Amino acid sequence: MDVVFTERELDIMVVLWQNGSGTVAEVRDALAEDFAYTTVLTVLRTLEEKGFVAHIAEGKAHRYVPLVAQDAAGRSALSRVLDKMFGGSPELLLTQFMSDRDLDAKDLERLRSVLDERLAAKQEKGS
Amino acid sequence: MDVVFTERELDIMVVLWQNGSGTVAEVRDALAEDFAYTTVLTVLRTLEEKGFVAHIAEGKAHRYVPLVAQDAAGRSALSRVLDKMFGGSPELLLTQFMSDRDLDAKDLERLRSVLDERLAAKQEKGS
DNA sequence: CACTGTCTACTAGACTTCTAGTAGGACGGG
DNA sequence: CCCGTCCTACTAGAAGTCTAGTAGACAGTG
Repeated sequence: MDVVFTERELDIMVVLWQNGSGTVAEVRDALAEDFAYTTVLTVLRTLEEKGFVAHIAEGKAHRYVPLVAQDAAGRSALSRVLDKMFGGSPELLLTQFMSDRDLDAKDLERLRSVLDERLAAKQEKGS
Repeated sequence: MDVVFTERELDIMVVLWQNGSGTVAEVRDALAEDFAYTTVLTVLRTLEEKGFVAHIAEGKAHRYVPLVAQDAAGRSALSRVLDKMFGGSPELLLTQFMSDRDLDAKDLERLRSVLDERLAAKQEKGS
């Protein structure tokens, strides 16, 4: 499944993922930029139309909940970046990733332990 | 600098990055989907307008060259994915990254050596 | 009951993206 | 010198995105 959001849709999904759910007013408050109430509502409704969120009535308001998990969306986005920007090479991506943000030693070690764990699991299973 | 492409623009940038440059006809041939000549031309012209490519005359045709490097675009895209999809957590991204594509042991080891190198360089410099 | 505030539904306009048609310039072959 | 071919420039229309106004429902308060 391909999960693609427009810029604004993504802003709003981020809020929903962070808070688990949200009414229009809640989402609006959480957004960095200031939009009209109706703007936020419209974007939420297109997201619903696309099947990325659903709403349940809550008093007179609607509470919107994400139907696409953040990690699923992340997977999809990461895949696309890998293919298009890094020619499908994981090493290239990782190299870039590390040199980009100037991760400190602690971060790097944490990353390595994640990697080691993965590697151990892999070898246990016996390729 | 924020480098953002639309879907179609990105398709075309990928071709330019892969081949170094391209005329409209070359790009058109390299694209996976089939578009009218004029469609490809139009997208290239918007890319030029946005400052992402430039063209030089070549006979009667124009040769388009990318002004934005693939790794710069990758950096930008990766940054955005990290922030929005993984809440800015590199570990989360890496974990996802590895569990997603089912990288084999060899890939993992290569990734780890990249990481080790980075870590060594880091420690030498002394934090 | 009337007023006020909050909320959704409907509507709309500006802008962008995507696709492509048509016109016209340049060039090589006859 | 004319014709076909290849190419760009100009134009355009459909669809999608982004923003927001207006109307109307509803609920609480005096």
